[in-house]
Amino acid sequence: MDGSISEPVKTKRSRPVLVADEIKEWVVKKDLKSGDKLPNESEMIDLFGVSKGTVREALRILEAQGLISTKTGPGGGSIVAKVSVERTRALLANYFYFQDLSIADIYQMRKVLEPELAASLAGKLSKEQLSQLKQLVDKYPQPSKSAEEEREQHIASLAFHQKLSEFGENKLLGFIIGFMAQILTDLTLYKRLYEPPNVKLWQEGREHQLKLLEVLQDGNSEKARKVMQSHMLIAEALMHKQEAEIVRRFIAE
Amino acid sequence: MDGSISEPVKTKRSRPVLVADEIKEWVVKKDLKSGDKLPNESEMIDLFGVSKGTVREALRILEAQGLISTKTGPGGGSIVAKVSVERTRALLANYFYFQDLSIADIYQMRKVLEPELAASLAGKLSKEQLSQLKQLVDKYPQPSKSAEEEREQHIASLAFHQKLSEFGENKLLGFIIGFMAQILTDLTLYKRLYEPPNVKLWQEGREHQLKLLEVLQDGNSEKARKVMQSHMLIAEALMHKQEAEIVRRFIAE
DNA sequence: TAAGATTTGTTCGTATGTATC
DNA sequence: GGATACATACGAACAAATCTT
Repeated sequence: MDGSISEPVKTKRSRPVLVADEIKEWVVKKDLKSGDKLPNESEMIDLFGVSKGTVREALRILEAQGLISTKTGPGGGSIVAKVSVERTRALLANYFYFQDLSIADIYQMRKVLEPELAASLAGKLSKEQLSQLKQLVDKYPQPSKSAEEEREQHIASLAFHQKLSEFGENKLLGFIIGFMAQILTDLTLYKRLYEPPNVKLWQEGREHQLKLLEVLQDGNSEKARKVMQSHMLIAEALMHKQEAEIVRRFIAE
Repeated sequence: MDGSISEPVKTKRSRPVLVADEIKEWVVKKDLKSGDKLPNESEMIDLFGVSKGTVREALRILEAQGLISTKTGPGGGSIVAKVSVERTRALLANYFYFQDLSIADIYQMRKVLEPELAASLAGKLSKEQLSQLKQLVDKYPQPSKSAEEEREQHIASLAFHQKLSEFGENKLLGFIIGFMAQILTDLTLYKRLYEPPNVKLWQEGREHQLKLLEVLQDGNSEKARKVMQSHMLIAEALMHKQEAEIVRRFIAE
């Protein structure tokens, strides 16, 4: 398991890191797939000629990166794991803990990516998928009365985009859009509420989502793009009210 | 160090993972910045009431995520580290090891993101930055004679985009573009060469980059967007010749 | 339910390596 | 070079989880 993305050569890699690399190589060489078993601890001790502690540190490294998971007991041991989207998001968010990311930055991307996703999904969604989206829109059919209620509606709206991002064929596009929706959701969860609900903006947002579902079903790709573009402008306006600090929290593994 | 991105609650987190979480919390609570020292091993043993082995596994977890780095010797120990862009790319690439990513997927994104970046950079680049870019364009002023030479030119061209992505204000946009450039570079490095150089496409590509530098300097934002759009179409055509398998390698830590 | 087997989880003592003064 | 302060690594023992019978 190494190669593709070239990392700068480390001069003095510690033994656990080296063992972790060996395990990755071993997995790639044997072409193990998600779910396949790795040798157990004592076998690795023999295999790599290191102590138990070193093997365990190597396994923790791989686990932290989401590449393996480990179970105790008979039939236990470590298996190759698919890196989960949740962990990947967390890892990526850790990077941005040290960068300055603003709401404006996120919306600069959303404004081009979300319409692209919408366009590529037009006419491609199943009945089941469309109804899942409809449910999210219908969760809060009435304008919110309180700031607290508006928060919940905003989160539901982001869940709509999150869901949409899962339906596309392009996994990279889906991941990035989902990542941004996650950041905005967490931001909304923690934000202080001081603004009164903006009924007009909300109304427009909801109408956009309904309209979007319609054109997605019709299969009108360019219309879908347009509707999503307008929708993003509304969403940006709603979000900019809270020119909050962003991603200034550290992330769990 | 936890919070923002909400991960599903794990039922049975092992002690090293718990200790890693505690260390992260400790860092956030004390508001430690990149470079600040963490307690040393024996202090952590007292602090968290666990053994040396457990502390070490916890440290390897944090190290694997790029959050700390460790040095031996007097004055050594662990310090908070800025998560590097290289490691973050590698971590993200690990996720896509298990997904299917095609050249088409990457270009669907490049076609909207690269023009956006170009537009936002128009008129914002320093003389020094422009000359750095110019150097990369000038690296191979002549059409390539061999497939091998074309490979090198292609990589230089990707380095141009990589460099450009570092100059923007939007760190998320920059990261994603840099990530894609990295994938394409690695792909190009490993690709088998069977096509003869396409002089015409190359010529057009180079002219686009020169034109782009020009309009970036002039500060013509919309022109920059347009030029980059055309350039992406060329790049896509060059790349599609090699409908290669992509990101099918595992990544080092 | 209970016992036993299997595999990881955790601790401790000790020794070695490494960088600084 | 020697002393010091720190991480690195090993090995043996025991604890805990989980599966099987």
